Amino acid sequence: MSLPHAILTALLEKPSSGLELTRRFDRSIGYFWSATHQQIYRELGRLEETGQIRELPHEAPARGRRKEYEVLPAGRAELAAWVAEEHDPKPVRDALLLRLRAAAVVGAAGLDVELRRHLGLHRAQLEEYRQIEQRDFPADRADRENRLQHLVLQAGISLESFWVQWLTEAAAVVAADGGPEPDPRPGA
Amino acid sequence: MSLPHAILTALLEKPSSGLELTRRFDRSIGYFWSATHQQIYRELGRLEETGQIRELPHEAPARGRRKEYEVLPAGRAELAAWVAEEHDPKPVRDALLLRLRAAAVVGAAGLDVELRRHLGLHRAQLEEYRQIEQRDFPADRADRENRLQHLVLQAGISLESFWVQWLTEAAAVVAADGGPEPDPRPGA
DNA sequence: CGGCGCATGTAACAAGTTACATGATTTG
DNA sequence: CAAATCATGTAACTTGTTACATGCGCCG
Repeated sequence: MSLPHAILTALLEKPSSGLELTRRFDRSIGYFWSATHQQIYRELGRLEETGQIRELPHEAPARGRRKEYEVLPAGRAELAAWVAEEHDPKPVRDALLLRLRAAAVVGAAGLDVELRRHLGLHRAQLEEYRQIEQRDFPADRADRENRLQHLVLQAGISLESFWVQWLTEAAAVVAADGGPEPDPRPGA
Repeated sequence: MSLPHAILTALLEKPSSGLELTRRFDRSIGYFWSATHQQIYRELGRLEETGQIRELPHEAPARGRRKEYEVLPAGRAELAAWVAEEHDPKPVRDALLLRLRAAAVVGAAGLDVELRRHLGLHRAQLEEYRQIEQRDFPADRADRENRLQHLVLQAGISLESFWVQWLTEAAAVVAADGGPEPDPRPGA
């Protein structure tokens, strides 16, 4: 269960309101741990209840309805402990791979379009990551926080590169024989 | 929602009982779509209710409590339709990447052990995939079903290779400075 | 015939998703 | 002040997880 820890990390990087967190979970943190605003508000409630975060008194107190949160020592301790815990990697669960396996049985009709569409999406994501890399990790100011964050970004880049490469290959294979599939029950 | 389609695919490859399916979801299909026996029985019930599969009359009818299922035409049609549908790839959600990002804030104490442990797990998985490849895709008997299944396995191999490579790099970086982390609240 | 393992399930819960609700603030 | 939008939140549902329950057959 990682959502609370994702939120703690985000709040340590910068104290935020629920909506600001939601926005950051659409980029940045969200690139490897996505969450909707409903999840975030629910979890903020729990984290406050259990004394891991607290609401900040407002800097501009007059106009008041945004609630900014900051991490308390208990929250930081919990996060540090979680970083060192044993957690087995979750088994891969990818619908596209499943669809390819299904296509081996019922035919790949229509799948080539999807493969090319996914190829486009992954190309775009890869391009975005590369721009972030150029912007945020330019030469080698390699302080330790920076090096770790760069590692994470590099994982994203490698993963997207893999998909681009694999989808290119897969699209070629499916195009070669995808159209006329052998349906053993043609009338069904 | 892909579990029913995973089950339909498995049953088309070979009619099976709930327990047999469970076993196949621990290898084979399970390499990219895992499921527990509770999920499987629940879903088998639904698929039977909606007329996509049916129970087979037993071949060895005397000793009778295993229920074997086969796919009906409606199920095959549903699966073929699903293969061609548009489904956006699910955003990456990886706890280890999140932990690295957290480590950038609270320190990487203890994380090096985890990185090396994961490295071992991924090395083992990669080795297993390579053996399957040698066993099931030897020279080039490239009928169409075979080529698609090989593509899926190659995806698995590439993904595990990526992790092995990335974890090696990550372990090196974390080992270089992981020990003495800068905790801004040392007493917490 | 008593215990072990097989096979199928139920129940309770946790996490994630989708749709909707409410109040406050700005803007025309 | 009406409408749009911002910000927070509820409710209902689906999917996935964990723990337990039941009946059967085999084996010592």
